[in-house]
Amino acid sequence: MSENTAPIPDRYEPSEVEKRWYPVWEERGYFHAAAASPKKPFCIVIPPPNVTGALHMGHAFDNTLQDVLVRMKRMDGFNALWVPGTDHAGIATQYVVERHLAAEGKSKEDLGREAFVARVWRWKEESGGTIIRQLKRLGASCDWSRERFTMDPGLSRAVREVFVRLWEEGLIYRDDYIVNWCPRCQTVLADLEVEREDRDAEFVYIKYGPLSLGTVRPETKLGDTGLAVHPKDKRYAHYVGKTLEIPSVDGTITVRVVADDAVDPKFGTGVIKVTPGHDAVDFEIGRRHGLPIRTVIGFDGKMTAAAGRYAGLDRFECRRRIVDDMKALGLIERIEPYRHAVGVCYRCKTVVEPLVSKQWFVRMKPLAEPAIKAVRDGRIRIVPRGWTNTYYHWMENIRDWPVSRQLWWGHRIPVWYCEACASTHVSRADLERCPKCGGAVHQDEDVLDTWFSSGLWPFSTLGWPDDTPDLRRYYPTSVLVTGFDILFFWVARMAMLGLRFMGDVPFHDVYIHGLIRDPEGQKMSKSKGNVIDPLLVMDRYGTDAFRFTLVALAAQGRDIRLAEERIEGYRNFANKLWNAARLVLSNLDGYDAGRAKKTEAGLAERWIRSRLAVTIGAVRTGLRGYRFNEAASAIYQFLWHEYCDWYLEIAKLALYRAESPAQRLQAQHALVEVLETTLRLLHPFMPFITEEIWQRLPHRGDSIMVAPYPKAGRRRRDPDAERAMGAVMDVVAAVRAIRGEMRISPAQVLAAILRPGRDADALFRGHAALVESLARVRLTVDPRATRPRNSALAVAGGAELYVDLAGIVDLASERQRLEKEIKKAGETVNFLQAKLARPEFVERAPAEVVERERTRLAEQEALRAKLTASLGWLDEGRR
RNA sequence: GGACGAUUAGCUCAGUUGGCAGAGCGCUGGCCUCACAUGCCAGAGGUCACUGGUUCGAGUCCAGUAUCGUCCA
Repeated sequence: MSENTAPIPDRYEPSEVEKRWYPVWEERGYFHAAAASPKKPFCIVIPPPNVTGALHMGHAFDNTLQDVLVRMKRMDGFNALWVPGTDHAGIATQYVVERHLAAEGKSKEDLGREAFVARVWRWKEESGGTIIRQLKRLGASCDWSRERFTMDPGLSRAVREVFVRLWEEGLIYRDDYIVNWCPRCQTVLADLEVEREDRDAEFVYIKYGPLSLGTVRPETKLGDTGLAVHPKDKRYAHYVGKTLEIPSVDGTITVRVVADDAVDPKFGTGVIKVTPGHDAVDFEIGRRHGLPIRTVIGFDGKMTAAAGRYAGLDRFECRRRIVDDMKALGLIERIEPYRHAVGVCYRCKTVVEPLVSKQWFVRMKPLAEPAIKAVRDGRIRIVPRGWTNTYYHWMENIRDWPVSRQLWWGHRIPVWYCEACASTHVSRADLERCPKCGGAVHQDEDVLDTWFSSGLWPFSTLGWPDDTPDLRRYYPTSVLVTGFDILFFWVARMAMLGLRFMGDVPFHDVYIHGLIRDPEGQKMSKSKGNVIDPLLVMDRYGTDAFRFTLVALAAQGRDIRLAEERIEGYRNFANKLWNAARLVLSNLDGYDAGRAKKTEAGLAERWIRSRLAVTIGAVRTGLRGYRFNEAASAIYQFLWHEYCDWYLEIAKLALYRAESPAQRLQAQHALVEVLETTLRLLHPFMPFITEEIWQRLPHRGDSIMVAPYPKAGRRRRDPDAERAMGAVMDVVAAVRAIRGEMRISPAQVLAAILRPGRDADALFRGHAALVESLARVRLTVDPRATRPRNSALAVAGGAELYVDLAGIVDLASERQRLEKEIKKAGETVNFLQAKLARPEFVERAPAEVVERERTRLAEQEALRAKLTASLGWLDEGRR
């Protein structure tokens, strides 16, 4: 039955085991999903990591959660598909390769576009596979035969198809617009790609003709074409509509005064200068009032010819010079220190320059509406719920999406301009000549935003725009697992594009998890130097321990502070499991499952099976609701604190000192069956160690990966067994407590008398040996027993227990212990009496609640009486 | 300025319909008990941020306050 009969090492060695199993699973095709399978589909598409990237904590977390879901569903009889892949990460990848070139003293312009792109491809082929290998290391059960890359021919075709269709439907347009420009990356950035950073600046109050105003960007004064005041601001009403000639550092500038609601009359002097060419708000004001655009800063971040004698200066240098010059001319009133948020490039942190340029845009409103509705209708469920509001808010205030990027690496925009007739053509196929006049054409120089292609991911990876079996089988996908940081970048766009092009939602559920932070709650970042490398963690503690840590900490809607001690704790858990397995495996001689089934199970066996059923239910409930931590903790508690702490200790008795061969057989049966089931339950969380042990245990099937996931329905709860076993455990715990508090050595065997309550006589007589072994006592069960001299008293499991202390400890310590117990019972009695004394409670609370409290009160009163009597008895014994 | 979230044991955090406050780590005491010292047994430790309200009953629901955090402007 068991394949592996080699002796089992006494310490779990993760690296060796992990190395061994992953290739086996892969070679046997367990990761592969067949579209033709009749099973119900379950599909996840991976959030594609950056092809140039290396696995960081965020990836490890995100993918562990996905793997748990996929492995669980696969075992549970679903046709489970996890589609892997990477994206081409336009800016990031181009940036990396440019840096390599710079090291050789070259620029991308030296190579030219074609050679540069070829070089990026080469680099991608050489070092692009890193993260995929690392995902395998993590145990990810992706279907690698379906691995995709956003620049693959198929996915590129999808990109072009979408662009052309959006164009045909009037949802794509090209326009002059103010965009966020990164002078370093030489590309436009979407609003989302601009980060805010607080920086110190100077708020400069300048004389502005007859008026005065404050600004943090004096250099843009050269581009001013207007002044704006609030329409209700009486102070300046008489200026509105007038054109003023303002004396400035380089001659005069001409501005028109307009009234606009965007002005805050309480901020500064209540007057703002309007620079439509270099500020997003000013651009809007300019549009509303027809102000001209005057561009004084160029794409290189330097002042343009329009800046007169400042032309060619860097924009920040120009700011200093202009302030100096204005000071000299007496145009500066005062300068105040000012701290404000500046937009910087998310990639290189360069201060973004708002600039007007021609860009391609996707109209968002018509796409957003169906995507909002899909969430409102519940066709897309966002978990945890809290994120739906954020989603609505963003979607309802959505702005058009600038999709062109001034890069070379990416999907080139499929638009051709005719050099002869100046017509524009959007085309699925590359154009050589103008379809209108046959003249020469050239393609748009820009590429599309990377998110444009990853927005198609849930269907482009499955074969769209072709009508493939995969697409029919797996779309819509089941769930998307990702961090909230890309809710807008990615999730919202997939929802919009999926609904538009597939006519259906891209996924039914979106599970949004938190971020991994360092132990102080700081975001992990290379610049802070607080990153923990997941690969190192896996080396040190094992992949299973690492995965379990992530899952155990994955409480909904919360970030995770990851400290190494936690991982260590779960490594210990893995080791605990390993050693439990060693115990079981070394006691299987003579075991025969067939014969075991014919004998009747003992109380402990019924109990542990019942607890297993409860655990299975808890794990399934947890996973169904994406409460990963609850699922993980249910297994942890069961395996460690029930199976190991109690059942293994009980089973030893049956194994080593069985009263009958049947008893031994029963114990073996439960040991094996419960462990084997627990391993299957645990497999999605800890795939490697579970496989390794499972292979050594009696089992059915070739791999735990494809064995059935445990069902609670077939293993029912056994409340009688839980109650009876609970009583026995209480008695054992009571003896241990006496022993512990009185510092009696565990080696010392004590004499104890148990006086069972009604109906419990048979139970305790039947399991006296159990109590004797677990509590290390010699036990006499006698319903008519009276308390002997010099004994400690405990009330537990509905029984009274007298532990003989004669000659062992000073009775003073028993006295202390009793007083503590009496105090505790007394507090409970007082609390309950007060509660039951209030007529409102007795009258209005549900009868069962009142009854429960009455019973409790009676129990506690009885307990206190017994303890108090015992104390008196102790005093008497002294005299 | 707007929105959302957090505040529970020394630390990090669970706590799903309101009904006996939990875990892991740490701490204290005792144990090398034939699977495991990456372990076993026992124990200490809480005004559930604050103020009010709803309710027989509030960590949980409502309103407000304080502090911290995140996102958006």
